[in-house]
This record gives sequence, C-alpha cells and structure tokens, in this order.
Amino acid sequence: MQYDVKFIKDQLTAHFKNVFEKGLINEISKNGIYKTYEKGEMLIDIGDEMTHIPLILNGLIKVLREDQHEDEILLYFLEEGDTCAISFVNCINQSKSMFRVSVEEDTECVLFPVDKIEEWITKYKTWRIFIIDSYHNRLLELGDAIRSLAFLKLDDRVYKYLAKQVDLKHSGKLSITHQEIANDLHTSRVVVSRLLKALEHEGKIKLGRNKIDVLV
DNA sequence: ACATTAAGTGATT
DNA sequence: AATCACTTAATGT
Repeated sequence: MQYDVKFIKDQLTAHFKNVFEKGLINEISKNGIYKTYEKGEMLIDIGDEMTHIPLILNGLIKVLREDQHEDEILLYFLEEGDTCAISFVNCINQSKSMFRVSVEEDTECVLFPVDKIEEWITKYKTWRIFIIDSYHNRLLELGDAIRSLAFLKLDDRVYKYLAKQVDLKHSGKLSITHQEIANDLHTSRVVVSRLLKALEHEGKIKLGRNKIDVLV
C-alpha cells in the first residue's frame, strides 16, 4: 500500500492532535515513514543499529530485555500513542539497541529518522514534553513490575498478567498459550497451567486451547 | 491416518 | 514452585 505526506498527516492529526503542536505534525509528516507490521514480526533486535524510532498509531508492541544466558525479561508493552522511549538514548548517543522489540498484535506506526529526533527536541516544546512523559510512564510501569515481582505470589501475578492483557488487547477473550504466559512471568508452563486451572475453578476465567476467556 | 503442539496430572524435590 | 515423565486432547497435513 502506498502512502503520502497527507496520509501521514491525517493519521497523526487523528491520533495526536492534542499532543503535538501543528508545526511538529507537519514536520513529522514530511520526515516520517508510515509502516505496518504484522503480529510476530521483529521490529528491533538486540544489537541492532537504530535508524528510526516508531510512534505507534495502533496495535501492540512488546519490549524485552535479554540477559547473557538468553533469558528474556519482559519490560513492558507499547500501545496507541506510545513510542519506544528507551530507544531515544540509543539514537542520540548512536549506540546499539539493548532491547528486543516485537509485534504482539498487528500494528500501524510512523517511523522517525534518528537525526530529526534530536533536532525536534530543541525546536518543539510538545516534542520535549512527549519524550519526557514517555520516559516517565515507562518508569512508572517498571516500578509497578518490580513491585509485583517483589511482593506478589505467582498466582496473583498470573491473574494480574491476564488483567493487563485484557486491557492491552481490549478484549476479554485472549488468544495466548500457557507457555507464553510462563515465558513472560519466568516460570514453567506446568505451574502456569495449574494456576490457571485454579482460577478457572474460582470462576474467574474459562480455559480453552490457545485461548483464555477472562470473565468479568 | 499420522504427526505435531497445547494442556492436564501425579509424583518427587 | 520447579521439574520430570507421562497422558490426553486439539489441530494441521
């Protein structure tokens, strides 16, 4: 599918007219690249050179950090209106990505070239605020994640995880496997299966193959 | 019909 | 709560 400056501008106006000043929207439209990603694609891998930063129009993106022993740790998800905040630093100091960013649900986004990002910081107040806000939100989210790890038992973490998924995917019907949940929470599939079974008995969810209905 | 993958279960640490 | 070893069930070819 082809796109043009006007198309990007319309998209940005639709999603960000309350966030960005007009001049900035115009400038992003001229320099941005509209792109769609399908579920399962990899946006950025660890060690990748950063050339562009995505601004998400809709969809769902997952950000992971991996340690030396190929263990992945889920950092957070990005959705409509979010950007990959941690990548800004990579761009500005030209370092490589320390994170893996994959597409959880089909996503539309606008990519900004790295060199513009720094320029806009001095030029547009709304851009500065947007970036600082992004960091702030990510930080809050990480704080929350750490709190869960430190204080909640696995059964609560599983339920919290499901609630979060429902929120992110805007649906109580999740298509997810027990294994995926286990990976995100760093536990084994067997344990997740048992905890989910318990939740089902409590009447909080309904299980099926590759799907979980979270009942409200 | 067969192979593959997801999920369930009892026993053990 | 993790792991093993195995079973059962759903799905794809």
